[in-house]
This record gives sequence, structure tokens and C-alpha cells, in this order.
Amino acid sequence: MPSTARPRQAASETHPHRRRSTPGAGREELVDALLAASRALVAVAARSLADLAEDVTLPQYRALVELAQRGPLRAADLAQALSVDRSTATRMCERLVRKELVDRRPESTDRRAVSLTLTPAGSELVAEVTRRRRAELAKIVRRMPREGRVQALAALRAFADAAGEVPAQDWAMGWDLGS
Amino acid sequence: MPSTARPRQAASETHPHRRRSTPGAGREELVDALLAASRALVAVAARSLADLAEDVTLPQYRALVELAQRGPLRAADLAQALSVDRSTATRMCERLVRKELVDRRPESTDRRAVSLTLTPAGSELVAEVTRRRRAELAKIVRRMPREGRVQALAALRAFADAAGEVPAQDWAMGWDLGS
DNA sequence: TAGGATTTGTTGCCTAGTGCAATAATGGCT
DNA sequence: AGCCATTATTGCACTAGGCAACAAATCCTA
Repeated sequence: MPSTARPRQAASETHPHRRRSTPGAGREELVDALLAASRALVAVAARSLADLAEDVTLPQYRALVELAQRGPLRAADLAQALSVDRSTATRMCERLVRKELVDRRPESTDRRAVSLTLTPAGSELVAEVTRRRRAELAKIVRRMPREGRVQALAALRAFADAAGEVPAQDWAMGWDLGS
Repeated sequence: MPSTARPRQAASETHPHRRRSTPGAGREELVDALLAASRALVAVAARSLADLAEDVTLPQYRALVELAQRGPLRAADLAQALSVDRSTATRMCERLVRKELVDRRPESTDRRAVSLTLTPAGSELVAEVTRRRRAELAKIVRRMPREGRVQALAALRAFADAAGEVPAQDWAMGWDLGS
């Protein structure tokens, strides 16, 4: 039978009796705010892709981003970058080639390998989605009270820094959207 | 032939000559910070699920969250909540039933409909993932300089507020993770 | 109240994404 | 030359999803 997926262990991460410190900023409130922000940020990311090319799926877009950032890649490297099986990369690229977003050509030095590159259209797509996403965020920022922005910048950096030190991203699930 | 997915229109959202206002906080810097934060938040969300139940997929978890929040649902309503086709909901629930995370029973009042509920295990899973996610965020917050937290709270709320007024989420892509 | 319209869940068909295993072609090394 | 590692591909199996066809049930109206 299928292993039923019951929770693997009890919490132990929450400290119910931890009521001591800060009544001040309220850690819980900050967590709530982070969750809210998380929703908003994800929505922006999703929309910036969906608005622009509905027939490019998320996994496909991730591949495009990887190719845009790490230049020409061999299939195996792309697969590793995306943490997917090589076969998955192969097939995905096949679809992207069909959509004329990726160019696949045999590598001259190693006849086993194929070299994957973005076509101009692929390049353009990634650039445009990125542009859109940033523009949307900028629009939101413009809506924020001007006075708070400096603190906001500091706060976000502090958060990102703090988060950066955490176990580090193993990108187990395939969610990175680049930029 | 497949419609090739070229970018549908040019930017027009970026204002290249917009260099006028603030040298101060730098809108671009804030956008960068938001993108960084976005990555971190997504990573946390992904991990809190993956760590706990690898054999529950993201779509499946979304369904569980919906059921957890909106009580018992009929298949059609769940489908709508997730913005997927009814058939998709049907089949997904079938898998969740198989994993004993969801209970499906005919509705007494309308013999066509089925009523979907979380099993205790399903309930527990959602609760636990949520708990974990919040705990991880709390851990990060604890790592932030204490002085900045009040500002961080204000900043995040300002951002979420500002984002909330934007076109509104149509959740076109299925990314909402609840909580 | 009888019959058409609508709703609800299912199922078939097709595409995409994924992993694992097997395979063929190549490259490297002894 | 022979053996082993690497590369990409392909077959198999499964989840996710949409669309269309359907049967059963409910609703509505003439």
C-alpha cells in the first residue's frame, strides 16, 4: 500500500511556553506579515509569467531562466541546475525547441553532448518577463508611503540575510524563478 | 503549428527616463530586496511541505489547504476554489482518498454531489505544515536585529497593503499555499 | 406533471512533467 | 584494445491538467 504520508514527527519546533520576551514587535505579527508578503510576491511572480506567455509552463520557464543566466548548457548541466532527471531535461528541451525558444545543437568537442542555447525569442521572453515582474514590484513600491521606504529596504535586507543563513536552499521542490 | 509563444507585446511598463525622484531609498534597490525576499519566502514554503511529506504533491497540498479552510466541500466547489477543471479535482481527490488524507462521501441532500472532508490525518498534515512554516519564519525573524523588527513589521504591512490594491490576484497559476 | 435544461461527478483522450531503468554512442584511461 | 564513465535518449509508470462526452439527478417551466 502507498505509504500514506502521515506527518513524520510531532512539532517540537513551536515553543508554546516561550511567552517571555518582546511584547513589542510581536514575533507572531511579523510572521503573519511575512506570510502576507509571501502571497503577494508569489502572485506577482506568477502573473508576470502568465500574462506574457500562457503556453510556456513554469518548469519550461525555469529552464529558460537557467539558460539565460548560465549561458549555453549541456543537457546534463541543465538537468542538474534544475534538479531534475536528465530525461526530464531532454524532453522539456524538446518541447522548447518545438516552440522555438531553445536551440539544440551537437557539441563539436564531445559528440555525445548537446549544447542548449536560447533563441532570440527565448532570450526576449525571459527578459520581458523579468522586466514585467520588476515593473510590477516597482509599481507596488510606488504605492508605499515614501517615508517608510528606507526602513523597508533595511528590513527586507535583514530578512533576506537572516534567511540566507538558514539550512540553505536545496531547491528540493522546483520553485526558483530567477532574477 | 504550435503558436510559438512569442512575447505578446513590448514592455511599456518600464520607464527608462524616469530618473527624476529619489536618489534616497532607490526604488530599484527596494525591488531587488523584494526579489531576494521572495526567493527566501518561497524556499521556506517549499521546504515546510517537502520536509514533512514528500509524497504529497503541491497540487494535492493546495487541495488539502482548501478543505482545511473552507470546511467540507463538494467536488465542484473544490475545483473552483483551486481553479482547476472538475475532472482534475475528481482525480486528485481520488488520490488523496487513497492516501487516506481525504474522505469522500455522497451528499444526502443532493445525490449527485459528493462531500469532501479532511480525514484526521489530512487535518493533521495541514496543521503541521503550517506550524513548520511559521516556525521557520520565526526562526529567521529571531535572527534579525531586534531593533529593526518594528520597522520591518511596518514595512511588510505597507508592502502587503500596497500589493493588495493591485489588479487583485486571479490566481491564474495555481500557487496559493494558504496560511 | 411531463419533458427539457442544468448541474454534478466520472471517464476517455491528450499533453506536460517527472523519475527510474535500460541502451547506444562516445570519450578516457590503462 | 579493452574496460569503465559519461551523455543523451527512450520506454514505462505515475501525477497534473484541460476538454469533451456521459449518465444520473435535480430544477424549472409549460
